[in-house]
Amino acid sequence: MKRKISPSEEDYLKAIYHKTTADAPVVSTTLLAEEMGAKPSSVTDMVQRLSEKALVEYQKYKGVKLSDTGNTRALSIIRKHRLWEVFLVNELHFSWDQVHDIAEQLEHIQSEALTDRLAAFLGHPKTDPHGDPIPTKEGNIQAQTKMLLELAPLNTPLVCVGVEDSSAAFLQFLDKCGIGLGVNIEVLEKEIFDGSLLVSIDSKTQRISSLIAQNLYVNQGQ
Amino acid sequence: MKRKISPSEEDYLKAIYHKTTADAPVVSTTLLAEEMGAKPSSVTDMVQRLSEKALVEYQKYKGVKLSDTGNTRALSIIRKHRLWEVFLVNELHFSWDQVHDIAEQLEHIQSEALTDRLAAFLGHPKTDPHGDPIPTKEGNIQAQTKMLLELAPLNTPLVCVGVEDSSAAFLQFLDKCGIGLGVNIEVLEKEIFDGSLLVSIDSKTQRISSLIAQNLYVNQGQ
DNA sequence: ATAATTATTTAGACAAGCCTAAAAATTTAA
DNA sequence: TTAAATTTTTAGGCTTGTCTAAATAATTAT
Ligand SMILES: [Mn+2]
Ligand SMILES: [Mn+2]
Ligand SMILES: [Mn+2]
Ligand SMILES: [Mn+2]
Repeated sequence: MKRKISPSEEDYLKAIYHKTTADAPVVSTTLLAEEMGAKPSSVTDMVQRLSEKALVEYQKYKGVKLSDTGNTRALSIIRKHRLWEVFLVNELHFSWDQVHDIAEQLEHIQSEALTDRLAAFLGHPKTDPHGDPIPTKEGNIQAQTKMLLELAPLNTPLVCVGVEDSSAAFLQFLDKCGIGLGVNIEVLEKEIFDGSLLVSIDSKTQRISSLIAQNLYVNQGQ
Repeated sequence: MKRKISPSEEDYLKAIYHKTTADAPVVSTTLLAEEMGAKPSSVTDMVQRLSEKALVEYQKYKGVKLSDTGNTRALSIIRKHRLWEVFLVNELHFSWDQVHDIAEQLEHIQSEALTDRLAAFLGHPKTDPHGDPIPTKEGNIQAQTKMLLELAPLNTPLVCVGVEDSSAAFLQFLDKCGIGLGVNIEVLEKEIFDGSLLVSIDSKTQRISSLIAQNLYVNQGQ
C-alpha cells in the first residue's frame, strides 16, 4: 500500500511542507534549492519525479505544493523526526542544540511498529524539545497558539514555548542567556534605537537583542 | 579522519566480516553475492571500489577479505547493529525475531555520540538478544566459548547461549518450542535415524529436529 | 592433457541524485 | 510596451549501485 520513498525524496517533502503556508501555498524551486542546499536545476529534477509519483502538485514556472498523500507522508516524517528528538533529549540526555542532525537521519528509518513503540515508550509526547508539535499517527498536527517575543505585550507574564530558528548557534546562545522552554519572561521595555528588549527572566533583568526576540516564541504565562 | 562510507558499502563490509573465518580467510564474489542478495557482477564492482578505498584486500579471481581499517569499520557497524537490537528488545519490548531488519537500518546512523550514549543508556551490554557479543568502542570483540547443541555431550546440564541462524522463522520456532537464551537444556538421547535429539527443556522432555540442534549454541550449565 | 563445466570479470545499460552551462519563460524596469 | 534582469527549465555529464549478456579464467571430469 505504502510506496517506497527514498530519504532524499522524504527530505524534499518535508522542505516543501515547511516552506508552504496558508498565504503562500506554493514554493519556488529557488527557495527550495536554498532550503535543501542544492541547485535549482536539481530541485526541478526532483520535483518532476515527485510529481510523477503524485506526491506533489507542480506546474512549470509556477512552483510546487504537496498533494494530500504528500502531505500525509511529510507529517509522518516530521512525527518521526520530533519523536526521535524527544528520545535523544529525554532519554539519552543530549542538549536541544545537538539533536537535529541525528534526527535528520533517524526520521528515515522505515518501521511503523518502531514509531508506534517509540511514541509509547516516550509517553506520547505532544511537543519536541524545541516546542514544535508532534503530529499524531493519524496525521493530525495541533495548531500552536504562540507569538514572537518581539510582538508580545509589555509588562505581562510570558512563558517561552518555542523557537523560530532552531540552529545550534541560536539554541546555544539562548542557553547562555538562561532562556529555555518553560522559562518565565516579562518584557519591561522596548528600545526604539536597536529593537532590543529589556526583559526579566526568572526575576533577573537583562537586555536581549532584537534578533533573539524575532526568533523566540512565547505564550501568556501565569 | 573518518572517510564517509555509504550504507551499501557498510553492508558489504559486514557481509565480508561474517563470511570470512580463520580457516577461510577470503570470501568469493559468488558467496558474497548470495549473502547480499545481489548478482556476482555487482559484487565484483563493489569490491573493486572498496579495494580502491583500501577497505578490503581483493585479488581478481582469488576472493576478498577485510583490510585492518575495513575490519575496524565492520566491527563498528556490528556494534551499532547489536546495541540497537538490545534497545529494541529491552526498551521497546520487541521480540527477538522482529529486530533484525530494523537494526539493519539503524546501524547506518552516523553519530559517534549517539552510539556512546546509547551504549551507556543500555548499561553497556555485552551481548545482543541473539547471544552475539557486542564489540567495544575500541573494536574488541569477545571470543565466545560455545558449541552447537548437535555436538554437545549427553546427560550434561547445558544452557542455551546463542543461535547460528537468526532468521525470524527459526527464532519463532524456538519460541514455540520454549527455547530461548538462558534456558536450561539437557540432551538425553541422540536418534541415529534422523539426527533428532530427545532433550529436557526446563525439566520437560521433548524431541527436537537435527536442524534445530545444528543452529542452537549451548554452554556447560550450572 | 584436453575438454567441459563452473566461477568470475568485463562490457554496456539504467535509475537516482546531483552538477554546470545554455536556453527559455517570467518578472521588472525603462 | 519593449528591453533588461531574473528565475526556471532543459541539456548533457558524473557517480553510485544495480542489472544482463558476453568474455575469460579456473576448476573438474574425461
Ligand atoms: Mn532527513
Ligand atoms: Mn525539533
Ligand atoms: Mn544495514
Ligand atoms: Mn543479533
